[in-house]
Amino acid sequence: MYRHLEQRLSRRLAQFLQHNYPDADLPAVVIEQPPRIELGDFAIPMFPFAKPLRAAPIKLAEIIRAGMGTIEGIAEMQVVPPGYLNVRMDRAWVARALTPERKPQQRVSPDKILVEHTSINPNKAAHIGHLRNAVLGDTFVRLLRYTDRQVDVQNYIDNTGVQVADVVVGFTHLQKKSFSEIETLTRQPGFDYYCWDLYARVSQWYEQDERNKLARTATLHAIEDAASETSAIADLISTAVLRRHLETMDRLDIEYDFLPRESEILHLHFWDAAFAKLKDAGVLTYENEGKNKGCWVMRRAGTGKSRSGEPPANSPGASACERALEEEDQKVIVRSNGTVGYVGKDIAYHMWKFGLLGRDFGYRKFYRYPNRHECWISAAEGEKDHPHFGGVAEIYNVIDARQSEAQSTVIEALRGLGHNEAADHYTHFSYEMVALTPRCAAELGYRLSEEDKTRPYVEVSGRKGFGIKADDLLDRLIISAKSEVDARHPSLRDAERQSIAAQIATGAMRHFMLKYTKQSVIAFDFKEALSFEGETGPYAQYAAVRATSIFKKAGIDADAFSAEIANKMSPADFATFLNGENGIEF
RNA sequence: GGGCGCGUAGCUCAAUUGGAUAGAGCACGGGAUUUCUAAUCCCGGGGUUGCAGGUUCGAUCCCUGCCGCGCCUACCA
Repeated sequence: MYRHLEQRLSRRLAQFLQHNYPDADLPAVVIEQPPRIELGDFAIPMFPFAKPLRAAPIKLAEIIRAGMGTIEGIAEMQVVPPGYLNVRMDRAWVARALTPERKPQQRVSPDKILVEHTSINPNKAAHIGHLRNAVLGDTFVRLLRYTDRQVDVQNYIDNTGVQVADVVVGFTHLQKKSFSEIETLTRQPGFDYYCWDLYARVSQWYEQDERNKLARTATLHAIEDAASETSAIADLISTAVLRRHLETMDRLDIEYDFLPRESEILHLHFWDAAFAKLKDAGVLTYENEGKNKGCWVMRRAGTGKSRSGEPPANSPGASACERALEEEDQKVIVRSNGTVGYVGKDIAYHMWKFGLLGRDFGYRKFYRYPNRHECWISAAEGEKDHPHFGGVAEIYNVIDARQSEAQSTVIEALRGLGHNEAADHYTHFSYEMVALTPRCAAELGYRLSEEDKTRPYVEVSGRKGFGIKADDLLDRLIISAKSEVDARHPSLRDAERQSIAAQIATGAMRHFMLKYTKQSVIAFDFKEALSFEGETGPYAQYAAVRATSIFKKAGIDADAFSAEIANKMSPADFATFLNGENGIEF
């Protein structure tokens, strides 16, 4: 409604100016919101018109105010120095217009939006960095759904990469465990924590002796063969950890619709289909010599334009120096041994997202939330009846800023294939990482170098097992919330106090992750995160609960109260009430 | 070296994308409240927006050049 009025105002003013100054070349009308509500609901700065109309801004405002006449929905206009025309809307008119039968139909795009977030490597427990991703993604999804958009939430699972391979190495090489022993372990609580520690130990083991890394390479290869036992172990581990991730995120009310896995991208030959198209379109070129000899490469994203106009570096006159520069600009997509890197798989995956690949996943039910919502997973052979994912017009990838280059490479590839429409609707929802303050790292018992101690923050590292696990943080928040609830409400049953504490904790967590702009690094500190006063989630919850309490104390049910107002009062009376002029009391 | 981002009160962060007196929370100072069901309320001090130029009616925001910090820049995923 506000926007509706704003547009009407803008149109009328443009007409007025056009009519009175037909010869002037005028900029578009800009409407702003005044800094304080007392100044009005809309503010129109006159400054842009001052020069072309050769009049002082304030004078101009007066001319317009006198000449405009009345506009439906606008109560009054006011000239304010140094050159604003401030406009107050007619609140009674707005309130009448807001009654359900008159609410202007909002046009909502029927196109489905695909949001990808979380996407944690399924080889260890989730940490605070993953929480930021999931909370940002989930909140964005909620906002989209609030505006009636159709959204599919996807959580991409890289279950065939080195990170999973490393944990497999831990079980098979360091611990010499059999398939069935590992299977027993996956059923124990805290399997993701177990893997967290094991992963850190494997990383150390690699550092002890370079030759130990041979185990990684062998394991990585074995995983790609779907029939091997190693592959079965990898699947066992990654699936168990994945379930833990879903449980952790469910504590924050974060759910997913579909979990596409890299193993299916591999086994259903998504890459082969993409590779053929990329070669045909000339997006990928084969290198016959130089550093990248034998590889299929792509020009690095974002560097192409600045080089156009120069002769190609491999032309006869090109110097060795230019040649080297050209190689720097190349991104290897297919290695000389014929295997494809992760960017290649990502290109194929994104072609699927936009329905441009000509292939589809199989789908299986995987996880059922307590509210009966079903989360699906990719499968080589799927169930017969399944919902349809992919083939959307618009996507958002919630991925941290470190991946921005890879993301633009994928967008570049889509453009190269001629899918400009898709590339334009591909948004990298980029955000910065969560790091730890040196003090926080010390609290956790990590030894910091003298250099690290002077830094504003230190980056977490899964390889070193250095970081704060998501569940640990949530547990700590619940404990401190619980002790407050215990002290304040001793008469409540313990289960109820526990449930209240959990709600306060998740609110605190979600608010903490959202209170920063996404492009600033969060330097995590327990003191800040566990604080429940000031600008925090618990404070916002407190305010809402207090308002409800006041209703309760007065013997009025808040929901019934608002329903009653809607029933008993005519829209006109309600409008008068909102205006607050007659001091109606209830 | 190149690319992306950041630099604002003592600390942690905002600022509707170029608008009116740069705002919050913590901390600090002062006052109120003595508690019947979610964690009290009010007031105050505190700023050369990293530095130097430029663009214009107007710059925390755009441009140029510096300074400082972080991330990315693998035939790893």
